[in-house]
Amino acid sequence: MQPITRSTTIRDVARLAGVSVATVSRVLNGNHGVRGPARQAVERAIKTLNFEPNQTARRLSLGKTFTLAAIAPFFYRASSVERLRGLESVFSTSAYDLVVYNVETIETRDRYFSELLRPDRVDGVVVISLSPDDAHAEAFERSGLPVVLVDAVHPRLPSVHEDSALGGYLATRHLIELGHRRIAFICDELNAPLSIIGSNANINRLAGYRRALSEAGLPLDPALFREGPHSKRLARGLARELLTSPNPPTAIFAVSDTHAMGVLDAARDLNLRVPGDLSVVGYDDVEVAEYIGLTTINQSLEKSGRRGAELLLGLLDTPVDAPTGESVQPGSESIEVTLVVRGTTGAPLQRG
Amino acid sequence: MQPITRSTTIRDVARLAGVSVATVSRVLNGNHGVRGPARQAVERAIKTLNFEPNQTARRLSLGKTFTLAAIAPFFYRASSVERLRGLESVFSTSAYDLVVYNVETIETRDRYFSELLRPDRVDGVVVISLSPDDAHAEAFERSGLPVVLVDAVHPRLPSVHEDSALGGYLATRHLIELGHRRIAFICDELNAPLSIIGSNANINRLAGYRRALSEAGLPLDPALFREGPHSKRLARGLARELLTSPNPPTAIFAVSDTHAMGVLDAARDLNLRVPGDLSVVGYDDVEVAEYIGLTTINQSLEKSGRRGAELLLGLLDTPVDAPTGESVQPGSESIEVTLVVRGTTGAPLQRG
DNA sequence: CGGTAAATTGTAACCGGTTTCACCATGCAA
DNA sequence: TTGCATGGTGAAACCGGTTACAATTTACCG
Repeated sequence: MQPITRSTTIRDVARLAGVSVATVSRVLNGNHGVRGPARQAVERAIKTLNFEPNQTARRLSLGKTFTLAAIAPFFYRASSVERLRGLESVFSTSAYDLVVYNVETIETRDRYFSELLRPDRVDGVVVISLSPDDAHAEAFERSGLPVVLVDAVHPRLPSVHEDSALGGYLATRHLIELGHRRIAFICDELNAPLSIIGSNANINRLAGYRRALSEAGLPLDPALFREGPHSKRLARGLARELLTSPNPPTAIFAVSDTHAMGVLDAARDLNLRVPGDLSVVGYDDVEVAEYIGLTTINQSLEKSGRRGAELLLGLLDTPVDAPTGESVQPGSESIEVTLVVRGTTGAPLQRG
Repeated sequence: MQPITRSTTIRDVARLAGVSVATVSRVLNGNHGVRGPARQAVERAIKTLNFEPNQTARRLSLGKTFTLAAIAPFFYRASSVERLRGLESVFSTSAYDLVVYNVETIETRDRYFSELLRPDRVDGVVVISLSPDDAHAEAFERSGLPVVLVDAVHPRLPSVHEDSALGGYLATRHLIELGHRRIAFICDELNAPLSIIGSNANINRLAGYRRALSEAGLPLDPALFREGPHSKRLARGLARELLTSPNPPTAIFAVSDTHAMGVLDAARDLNLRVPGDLSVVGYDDVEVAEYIGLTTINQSLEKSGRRGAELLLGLLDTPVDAPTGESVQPGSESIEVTLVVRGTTGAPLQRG
């Protein structure tokens, strides 16, 4: 049984135009070595037959897939979607298709890292918010595929990442400048299995927090440090612990807006006024942050996606097999972060 | 100049196993017609060479792309992302890759609709929150590609959509049952150019609103109807108009949570207590809704994506060229909607 | 106008799988 | 033992493009 409609091929065009397939192919690919009459005949035939070259066949013969992969915890981290948006805006103007691979667990991450990284699957990969370990990085390099990390770093791979230490520093300094002296820090669990997923942003933000404190000559009080899963509800519990302790903080810097919302919940539970009794700073500047008036750190997530995409396209133009044998610089870059002051921060009230 | 690493092909495997490529291919595809010894030799060779068949070549010879497309206004409508999540969860367990095409304008929509709908590009398409017109629908059918609409409908195409009329009805009836008599309705601009993008959910929700009113014997007051762009800020203005009118509503049903947040802003501006002075119902149950305690309609967005994906996979198994000539039923289905009562609705205060 | 270089064009061999069809080796009945 | 059905196997033809290489034409020179 034959297919009802056989799609028109380059040979049909060649026949109609009275030339060889090679000539048609040359016209299709903008090759200059085709003279007027032949070129016109081919163009007319293409138009007549409404011919469009078969992508799959092109891919096979060119040995390229014209496909790029984005691997990310898209739904586990709201920020991934914003970054994806940046990727998409760049790739949609290129010849590449964007295939998304969502990672929810370490198993899926590892599966994608090993299954996808074959030149016959994709031409390049953007990894978002997932930190590859050394074994992964080596596998990436062996595959010969261009890989760009976004919101993650590895010494041997190009990346785009926000300067998390700076973000942590800016948030903390803001609170210090307002007059706060006891500033708590709430972050994701630093050693949880899930922290393998996710970049080491937490650690860097913590580093920024510490630097700001030490610059101001403030002590680092372990009693003001809490870690817990990326969840509003659990952050609420942590905040409650902090706020009901003997010597509570007057400000809390949360490592994400999600955490920060939990902190605000806790403050409401305890009838604390924000920012009078408690100042709160979040991180990410997700959409809700503006609505609830949360002071936070903006990382221009979309921009990071865009830059990552641009970096990858750059790598695609300059293939790995550099004739000199000198490997190209990984070329990491960082995206600026800015403090967005809204209504949840203010000077601490003087206590009795 | 030759490529540094030629990937291993099926012929390498055949040579090592001492069989023909046909036999290797049969083993790869689980064909039963290969006897013990040959089969084992092939399996050993595959393992030894760490062979993985080239996807592109398979695609070409099978005439399938193993790729599905999702076309949606991903970033213009937050709900698309939730639905995408549903799609992804289904497709990730299938043999298909998911390529995303983001639509921001009518031009990109039309471009994707015409460029993508070729059998050599994808094997199937899910269209999210974009209503195709008759010309599009016809083009879809001509392409022979399975297409499933999610959050959109067309008489000649299979679809998964929420019962928007029911949602509108439930929201309104809830308010009526609480004792409200003057219930306003705020929705997207019904005739704006952008309404071509987007499904006709607004109209159906309005229909549900009307039905609930008429069932309760309440009049439909045009003074209580407002339309404006999908924007919190503009909804705030519309709500202010309503609330400062001579005979203001005691409740407002907004067609999206975004609109509802604008309404809440307006209430705060006017020092109206919610729900004492004003009850508010939204629509969508986006993530923030829970945080701000908004009563709203939940449409299980993710589920609609999942069902759409399942529908598409079903269509892929039963090719279009049905031998009987009897075309398969479009098979639309609707997803249940539920009312989620939170803190923004209550009985109206008795007025002096 | 002959001769050579340069530009066009066509033939056929790729890319790496799948699959038809012919062939050969069995197994079983006559 | 022959005859035939059965089923495993391989050679080669696909799928629909690109491109190396050879053949042909054209351009330009003395």
